[in-house]
Amino acid sequence: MQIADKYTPQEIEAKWYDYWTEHKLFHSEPDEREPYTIVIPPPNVTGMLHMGHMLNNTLQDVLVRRARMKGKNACWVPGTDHASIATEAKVVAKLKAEGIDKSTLTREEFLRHAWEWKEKHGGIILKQLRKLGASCDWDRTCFTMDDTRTEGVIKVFCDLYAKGRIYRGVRMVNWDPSAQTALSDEEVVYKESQGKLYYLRYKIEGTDKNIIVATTRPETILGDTALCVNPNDERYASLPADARVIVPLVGRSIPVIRDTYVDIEFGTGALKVTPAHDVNDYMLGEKYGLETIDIFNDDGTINDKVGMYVGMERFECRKVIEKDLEAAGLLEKVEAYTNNVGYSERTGVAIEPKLSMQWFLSMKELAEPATKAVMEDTIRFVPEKYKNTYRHWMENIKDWCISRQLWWGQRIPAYYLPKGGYVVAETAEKALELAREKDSSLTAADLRQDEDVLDTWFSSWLWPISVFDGIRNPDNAEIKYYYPTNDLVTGPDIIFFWVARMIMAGYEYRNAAPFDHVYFTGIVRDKIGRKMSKQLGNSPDPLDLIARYGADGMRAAMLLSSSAGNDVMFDEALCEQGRNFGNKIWNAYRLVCGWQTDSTLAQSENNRLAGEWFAAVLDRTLAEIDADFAAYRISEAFMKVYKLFWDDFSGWYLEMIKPAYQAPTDVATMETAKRFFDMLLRTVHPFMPFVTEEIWQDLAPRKDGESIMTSLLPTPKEADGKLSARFELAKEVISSLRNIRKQKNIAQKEQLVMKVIADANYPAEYEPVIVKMGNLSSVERVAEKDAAAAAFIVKTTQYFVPMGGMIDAEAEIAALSKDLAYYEGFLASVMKKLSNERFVNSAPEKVVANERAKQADAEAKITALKEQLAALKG
RNA sequence: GGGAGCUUAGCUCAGCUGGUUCAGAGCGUCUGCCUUACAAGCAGAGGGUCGGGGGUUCGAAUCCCUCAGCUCCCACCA
Repeated sequence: MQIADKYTPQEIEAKWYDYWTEHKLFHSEPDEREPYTIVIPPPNVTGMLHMGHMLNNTLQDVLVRRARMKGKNACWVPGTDHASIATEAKVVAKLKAEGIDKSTLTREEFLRHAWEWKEKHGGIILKQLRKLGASCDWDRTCFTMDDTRTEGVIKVFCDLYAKGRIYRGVRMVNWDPSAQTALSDEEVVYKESQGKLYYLRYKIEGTDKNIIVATTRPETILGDTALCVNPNDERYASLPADARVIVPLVGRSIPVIRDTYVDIEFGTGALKVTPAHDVNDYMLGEKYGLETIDIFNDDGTINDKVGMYVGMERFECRKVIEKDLEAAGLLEKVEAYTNNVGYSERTGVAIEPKLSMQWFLSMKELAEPATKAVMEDTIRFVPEKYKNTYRHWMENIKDWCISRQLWWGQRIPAYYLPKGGYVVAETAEKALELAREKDSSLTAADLRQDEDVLDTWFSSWLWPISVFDGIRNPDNAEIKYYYPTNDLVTGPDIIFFWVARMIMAGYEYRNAAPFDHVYFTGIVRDKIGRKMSKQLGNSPDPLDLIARYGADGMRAAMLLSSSAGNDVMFDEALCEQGRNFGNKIWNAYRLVCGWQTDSTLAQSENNRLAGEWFAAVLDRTLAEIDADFAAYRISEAFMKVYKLFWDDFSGWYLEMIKPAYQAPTDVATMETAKRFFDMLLRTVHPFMPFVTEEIWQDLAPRKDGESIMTSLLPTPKEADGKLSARFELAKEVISSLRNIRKQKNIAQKEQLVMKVIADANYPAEYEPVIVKMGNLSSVERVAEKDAAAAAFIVKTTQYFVPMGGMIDAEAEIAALSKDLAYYEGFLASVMKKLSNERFVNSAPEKVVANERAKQADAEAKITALKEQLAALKG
């Protein structure tokens, strides 16, 4: 291969992705190896890729590729989520744009449109994921509403119903008037809103007096069925026990009830009670047997129950009622008021508390083993702080409203009998059998299936099981092999929606945790910390970034600043940095593969030392990277890889062994360099799969189908720490020489002479390296200081570079004096510690020994500095 | 209202059970270099009283208390 000057990711990435998929390298089948499994958090089937997906999937791919290269049978299952509300809303909007109103369609017609839309738009997101390099087993792609998953969901519903965990009942639920469905508590987001507090006059029946009531929702007076005051409120003590008031405008007479629920401090201490439209009022209604008047249609307009404002939209009605109250003299005053209003997570409209018949799943028993699993670290959360959040929610868990008044989703398998009552069964046939046990005259046509579908999360909570068909066939070989999965990578925003419920389902249906670890990512924000949003226009298109910087660059950007649980402050500069790293690897390879070898050449001592040193650095760093992964410090692991390649390998090792221009190198050095290169590429591969594959394929002859992604990661040996420490001294000498060149304006080309008073801290064994890297003509061992030389000290060793007359004695003296002052101060602080009896007695021996070593070093250094100063002063 | 977390260099963050010169990294900044792998680069430099105050300790960025600021989660008093 003729390798190009510049690294252009665009030219290589598609090629290798095709190569991997053509050779089925992502595909996994159960075998005798240890499995490593991740199930993808399924994105919405009609969604588009955003930066959050980039972060999430980069991390998953790093984990999967690394596990694969550790010799495990890695399986990353991809798929999509049918996202009932979001998708149905999109389809409704699309139909509307075409002039079709959903209400004119039958369920079957609508679903045909929806499936058409799904076929057209579904899966785009998975195609986009390929651009990122995601090594998903595409043969296993699942959809939460495909046949297998749907059968599983229905089976689970019937099972939980049979166990008495699922029940049906009228409850106050969160109603989304836009999607016209009930929502679970988790699907409601509360936001502070600027509203008004209206003070209304309720005339006390049979008197001229009024009770003033403060409310934020004056339109709900239509549904008022009582007025409530606190029995301890003296302002209302004189009211007769059977007092009644007249609802303003409506004219209805309602009782005044007394309950300590009412806060005396708030407003006027009087509360209007609307049991159909407020959770707390509902409870009061239950307690006092109040009438419930539901005043809204499902779409949030006023219904005809009261015969006023019929058909008017709820917020419009509020404005009109305000005016009418004012005109009728029933409005005492209006104040500005800030309160929390619940909005639908999906459609963004204000939630209407509404009384309706829904299906619920009782959660308490399910929660018990799931809570224990996390609290006892059977499932480990990374970072741990989410354990608290989790526990709190689990301990206060409420029943889950699982029915949705939608069509796009799994239809609830409950069948109603003509004369009341219902049966629950997996199929219509079975339902009929059950129904006939009650009434043998029934036929299939008599049964009417429940119109509602199940909450989307009722299918996703089974995901780690259902993707392996473990619900329908709980004893199949795949579920037994792949389950429990290993890692789950997801955002903390769906800890209740999804993570907690998967854990519950795991224990209920496999009697085991669905995964060992949950790695929580943060939110991707822009560089000034704002959430990415369409309105702000601060959300870059990930595909555009990939096109410009390459998938490897994009992945690096995600990895550079993303420790677990922390938000990512995304800056395009990070992509650039990632791409530059790719370019660095590319050019390092260009350098090495441009060298000629001469088989008659013996390996120089310099090159041998360089190899010995780098091998030690490599071993040490690989061990550190392993430790980082064990603790899920993925960002740090990547940073170590980055520095290993850029600084240690390219900056030091390659510079050390680089032959003179157009001169050949020896065979042993070349082989060592290539061996290091191979190891480095494999280490980098999980992070940056494309550029590493491209180079690895060129590094040595490869068979068709062979790939770096199925090679094994290098395993670190015990690193030689002493060797590294000695080499650090040599590096410092080299840095000091460079510094002298810089200060004295001496070009790198110009050779220097170095003199050294060689003591024990002189890294004599690395002299060949110092000579080469410092571009020295010679090193002279001397006993005397050279006053006419630029001098420096490393540890305790004194070095001199003769400069002729170019020495600025004043400046040198000033610099040395500054150093001397620092070390004298340092020594003083060490001595203070050592002369403190309590320190010497109570500190561990190791620490004391260390202080003594510091003392010796500082003293030696001070001596050396004083000698140099004396020499300069002549 | 309840709970959790955060505050370290200009920016983004490490700093694991208090003790190696522990005050770090990357990026950015500044200076000098188009040195035949890479200017998407090389070499060098500057930059922080670890949010404020108090305490424990021989010793505190690290443990405790307190104040301030920020973030998130839960609850939902109309």
